[in-house]
Amino acid sequence: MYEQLIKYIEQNSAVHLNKDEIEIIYNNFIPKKFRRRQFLLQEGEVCKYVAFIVKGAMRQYSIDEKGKEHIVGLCIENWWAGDRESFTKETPSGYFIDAWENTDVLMISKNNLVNLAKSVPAAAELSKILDERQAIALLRRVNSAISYSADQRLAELEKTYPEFLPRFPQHIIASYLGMTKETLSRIRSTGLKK
Amino acid sequence: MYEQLIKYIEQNSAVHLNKDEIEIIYNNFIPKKFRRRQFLLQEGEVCKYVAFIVKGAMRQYSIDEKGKEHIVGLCIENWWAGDRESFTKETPSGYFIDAWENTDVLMISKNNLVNLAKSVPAAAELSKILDERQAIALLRRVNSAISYSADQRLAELEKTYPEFLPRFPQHIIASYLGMTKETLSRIRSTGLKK
DNA sequence: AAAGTTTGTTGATTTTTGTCAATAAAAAAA
DNA sequence: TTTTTTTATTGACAAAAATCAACAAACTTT
Repeated sequence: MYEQLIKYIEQNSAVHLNKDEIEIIYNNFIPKKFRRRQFLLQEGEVCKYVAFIVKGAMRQYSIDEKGKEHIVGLCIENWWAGDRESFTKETPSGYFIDAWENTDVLMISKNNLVNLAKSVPAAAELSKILDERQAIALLRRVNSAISYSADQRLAELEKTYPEFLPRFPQHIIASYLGMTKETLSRIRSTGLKK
Repeated sequence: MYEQLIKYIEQNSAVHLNKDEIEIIYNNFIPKKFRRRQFLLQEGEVCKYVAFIVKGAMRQYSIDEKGKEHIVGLCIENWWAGDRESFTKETPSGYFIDAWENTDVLMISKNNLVNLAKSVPAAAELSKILDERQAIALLRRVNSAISYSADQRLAELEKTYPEFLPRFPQHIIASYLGMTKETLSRIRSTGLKK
């Protein structure tokens, strides 16, 4: 499990880790298995951990007054799951995060992450890079959501994250794209317009 | 001009700046005035500077194949303008950024920002905090865009950034919310539904 | 002041998307 | 295996929002 995380950190921070640093990483991350539908986080809780997904798939969603789920994020291998806002501010989250497939993760608490960032420069670097990337990806998604029609949003997803499509059922993908499963189904059968 | 930036950095990083640090900040930021409609960035260019807005208002938008503008971001005093993706990766931007009002800014280049982060810890800290905040704000906006109806999105904006509403005309606000100016006008006159 | 531009509203109509319902195939559980 | 649950499709209809168009008020600019 850990080798995958080490490799991920080295590749994404472009820094080589020495033995001591690897040791520190081993000591700060907790391995955990989530069964399908098991929660990493529920609405109202403070997000205590961010989780590196070694294997599997998770989803982050809100539930509205009518009980409808709205998928705000999907993640699979080599992504991070967690509610950044709740984790950072230590405030109750507005989101649920659960395992869509049986999922193996390596989790780290806020305190441990702060310590890690102090003792392993690559980790601090990585944290910064991830924040940047997330901000970039989210701005693109906002642009897509406010500018494009349903079929254009699907086309964008197929281009940006094709790996999501076979991993999640259509009603999840539809929600992620901000449309109903029926609309997604119709778009797919019609074939994409320009 | 600079005092406002100094104050901003101290307040947002919760660190007091000494004279040397203040001196460094003076030396790394370039003051500039943008007249209404003048561009900070145009599509296809690499974003060379991020700009701290001392006074005024700017907007960031994309233009689609039909020539329609889609506002992805608005900013006023004590906000930062710039295309994070283009600035970070040094790739051509897909966005325009221009001044909506005559605007005074303090700009910093990527090299200078890297230097500044090295010599002024508060600046590095601030940069991290801003990335975090942006990621948080954008996730909320994605959630809003995919989950809520037009009137709910307006209600959310009125709650989150009420200062935007008197600063920009309705067609700009409408675009920011992902709806047409006509729809926004009707929502406003009807009064908000639950 | 006159002319032009920008902004905001309203109405009529069309398009897009959502809702509700029925159904069937596929997958998971018993 | 049979039964139940999940997933996907399709049709009829309703609702939301976009489009097109006309118009007027509020500005700039000349």
